[in-house]
Amino acid sequence: MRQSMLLSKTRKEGPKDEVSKNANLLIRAGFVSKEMAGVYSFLPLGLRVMKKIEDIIRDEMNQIGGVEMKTSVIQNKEVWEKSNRWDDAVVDNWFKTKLKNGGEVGLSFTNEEAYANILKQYISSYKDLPMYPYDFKNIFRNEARSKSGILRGREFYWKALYSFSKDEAEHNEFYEKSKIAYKNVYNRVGLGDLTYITFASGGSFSKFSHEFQSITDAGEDTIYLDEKKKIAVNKEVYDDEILKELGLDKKDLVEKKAIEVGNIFSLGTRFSEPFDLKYKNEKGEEKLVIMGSYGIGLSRLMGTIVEILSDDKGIVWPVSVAPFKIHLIEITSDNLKVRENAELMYKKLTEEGIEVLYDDRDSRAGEKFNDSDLIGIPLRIVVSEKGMDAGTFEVKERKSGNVSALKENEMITFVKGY
RNA sequence: CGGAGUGUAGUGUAACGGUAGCAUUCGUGCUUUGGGAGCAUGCGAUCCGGGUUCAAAUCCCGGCACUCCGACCA
Repeated sequence: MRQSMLLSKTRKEGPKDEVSKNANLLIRAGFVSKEMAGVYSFLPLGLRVMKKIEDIIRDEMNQIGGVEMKTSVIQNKEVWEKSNRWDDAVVDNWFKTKLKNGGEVGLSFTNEEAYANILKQYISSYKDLPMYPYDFKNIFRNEARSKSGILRGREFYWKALYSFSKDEAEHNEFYEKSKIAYKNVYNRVGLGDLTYITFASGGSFSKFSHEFQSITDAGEDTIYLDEKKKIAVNKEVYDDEILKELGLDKKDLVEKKAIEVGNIFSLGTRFSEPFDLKYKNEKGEEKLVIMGSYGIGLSRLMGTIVEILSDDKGIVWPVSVAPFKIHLIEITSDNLKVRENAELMYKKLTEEGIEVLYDDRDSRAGEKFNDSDLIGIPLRIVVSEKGMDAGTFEVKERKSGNVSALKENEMITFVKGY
């Protein structure tokens, strides 16, 4: 893509009403635009990152048997009354609105009811189970106070998968698989080293739920981490009895701030019961379906990546989620051959299937370099008169700052293998 | 939802109750061209509604919005 066609522009200064690093950098670099507190629009750059994250999660979910669908945003009040989650006294962050005929509807703030209600139509036999539907969608929560940029929005983008299993054993087997899939996701988006599975409160159907917590001072959660065992305990369930049960020693635990970038939950029959979600087993007996939920906030994950993987110059995207792999920069000069060469290289790299952001703007080198650092694309390639005279292209890695001068074929090979 | 604070060009900031200024961005022209260049010139703003006053960005009241702390949550 040509940078001149990118609708966003970089800014030297962040907006004064945005304190969080993630939103500050994302706004300055032109990835998102703030609509209001906790509500952000995703500009072309931001959307590209979001789609990369989405693709990684989709791949991991599909590998453990997930089937993608899309549940509606507008939700029927009656469905939520079944599980007693419509009343404002029970769930206080609904966005509710009215139909023309006076009927009340809500904007989905989670998906358990929607799935249980739909699956009721299609599950009747043990042959229909297990089933692992999921979707990516915008979720709405009327937060009393949204904060921390895109880490906690009133509207946010998430993936939610729900497992429908015949019994506890089948549920547990999938639950364990999901942990691995989740770990894979965090590895692939570049947060693997800092993201730990964390024991958290489990609700009425299991002792624990599991969160995935990325360590950073920007986090809102407090966890106690055993770095050797790679296990953490959320402050909310941190007591002597539980530590003993988990085989953890207080001496090995360090208090850390962290961002919850995902969670998995055993739901038991909490929702299958009110929805009368049952199946017939081999003997013709009716059994309640066992459910689990598995969530990842994609927008939060994106914000976490920015919080953790950035430096004083800007964002440092991992290749896996970067909006582009290469930032091709043409250094403007009177020598028209430089531009011709840059155009040619843009075409070649693009034809090789490499994602290139081509800075074709008529700006000075310094501005282009600063913008490039701010936007954070993994590799920067400079086409300049200097390089052309030497017959090389300058390749700079954003993460390390390492610079090398490579001949065209070397450069293309390097880039393809990067 | 409790507490505190703040609303001025696209962005960042100034202005004692008395001419809304500066920087940057943007437009134009010339110069410049490897880390946010220079000169000239131009466009662009007081959150909304009331009130006090000869006069309100400034004081008062109400609303709305935003930020921070707390409570709550992916």
